[in-house]
Amino acid sequence: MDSPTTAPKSARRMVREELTRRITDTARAHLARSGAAGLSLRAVARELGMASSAVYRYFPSRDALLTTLIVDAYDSLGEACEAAESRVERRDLALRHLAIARSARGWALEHPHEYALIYGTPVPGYQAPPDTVDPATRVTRLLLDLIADAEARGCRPAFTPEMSESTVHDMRNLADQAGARVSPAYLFVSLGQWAQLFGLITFELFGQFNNVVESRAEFFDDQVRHMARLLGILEEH
Amino acid sequence: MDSPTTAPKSARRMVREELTRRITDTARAHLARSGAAGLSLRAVARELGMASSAVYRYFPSRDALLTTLIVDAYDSLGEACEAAESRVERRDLALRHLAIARSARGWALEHPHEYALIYGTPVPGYQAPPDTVDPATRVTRLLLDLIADAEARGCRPAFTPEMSESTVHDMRNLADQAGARVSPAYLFVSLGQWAQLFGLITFELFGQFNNVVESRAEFFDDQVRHMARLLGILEEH
DNA sequence: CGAAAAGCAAGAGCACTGCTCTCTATTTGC
DNA sequence: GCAAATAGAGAGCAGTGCTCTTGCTTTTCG
Repeated sequence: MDSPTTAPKSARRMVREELTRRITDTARAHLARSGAAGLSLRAVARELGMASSAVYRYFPSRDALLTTLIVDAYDSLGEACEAAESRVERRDLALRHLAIARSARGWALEHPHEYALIYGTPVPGYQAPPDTVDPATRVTRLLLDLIADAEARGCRPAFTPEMSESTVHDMRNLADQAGARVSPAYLFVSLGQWAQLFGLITFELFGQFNNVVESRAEFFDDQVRHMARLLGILEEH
Repeated sequence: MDSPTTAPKSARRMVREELTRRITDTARAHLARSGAAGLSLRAVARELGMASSAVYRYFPSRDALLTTLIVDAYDSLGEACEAAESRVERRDLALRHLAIARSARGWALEHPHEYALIYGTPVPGYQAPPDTVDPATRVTRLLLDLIADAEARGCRPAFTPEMSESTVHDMRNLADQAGARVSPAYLFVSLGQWAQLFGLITFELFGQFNNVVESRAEFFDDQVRHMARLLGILEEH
């Protein structure tokens, strides 16, 4: 298929795309200021100097607007992590690991409301698929590639997990479907760490670490380093 | 101090408490059905057959109502975990660990909206303190006591973490403030696992495991067992 | 070229929300 | 018994998402 997004169709299409972009931009600004609950379609229409009903030519509902913001947030986070990871020496697994983790946390701290949008409570009656699923995997992809590289280099989890048969089956399926050469054990451990990573970020962002941890950045780095050791990627291979 | 909640004051107080309870009850029912975003003060007033303005005699704002629901949710979760943990042989550390984790997950699956209320996106401009902090620590308390018992029995983390000075300091502070005899290393590891535990539950509940893990319960149990091994509580001591 | 079709914007309007204010009835405590 | 505190109801304000109708402009095509 040819790409309809870059095709220079009529002038009308161009101003439509431009206006769509302006709507999402001001919506994102409102989101960053007041959060998802405070995002008002009328307010962004007002700021753009147009009637609220006109916005419905571009987004069929408020939730549709939110959905594009969700996709954008996933992309923004994924891009930040990819950029950070690409800047470090590819052979240094532990540094790549740390770069991904740090940039995920950094992005979350810089865009708390957008982070809440994608890792917080699902918005309405919950409808993710299907546009959101692809961008959502970007950071996961990064971690997956990392442990695939690690395994190819002979790294192994520092502590071999015991898994039920169904879990082994799930891990195999997942690796196949992602096209990654990763053993069930390694995948299992890194899945747990994936949850831990975003659990740490979520706890910090949503206030669960108040009166618990003071030096957040150091604590986070220490935890990530500990995870790297458990992944067996801290030593040379 | 004497307890003013049980004191048989005037008849008016009693009907007030009763009505307050009925409001929170129907509010909780609405919450369970439509989530926090769909909780309407007018709707619960309607269901109770009273004017919406009358509800404001009992709760100064919608957020105040939500706050009590948050406290209740923390208590409900804490109670469920405590009950489950108290039912197992106290010497069996791994089983206590599993009981806490499983009941936390079970409660979350049974009360998804209430779970989202306490571990999802913070409601408005975020205001937790101070009534919420105490019930929020109940399940944390359980885990803390568990590792304190473990350490007293000679258990040690299977993998000793390396920590920065500030983290060691934070861990010492936290142990002191909680009045628990736990080494910084042990506390550090269990804090990470705490984040992992609720990260796993949140991911499962919020759909991050769609197309990733099929047998959720088995996967969860396997992860929890792996955590127990890393805590060094799976073997006898 | 010019008419039909399609796209766009605005306004009015509906049903709903949280919340405030005023007014009246009831209960309480001195 | 009477003044004060309390509870409830209703109207009303400002805001929301969303729909429908009414004009206008641009594109499309015979």
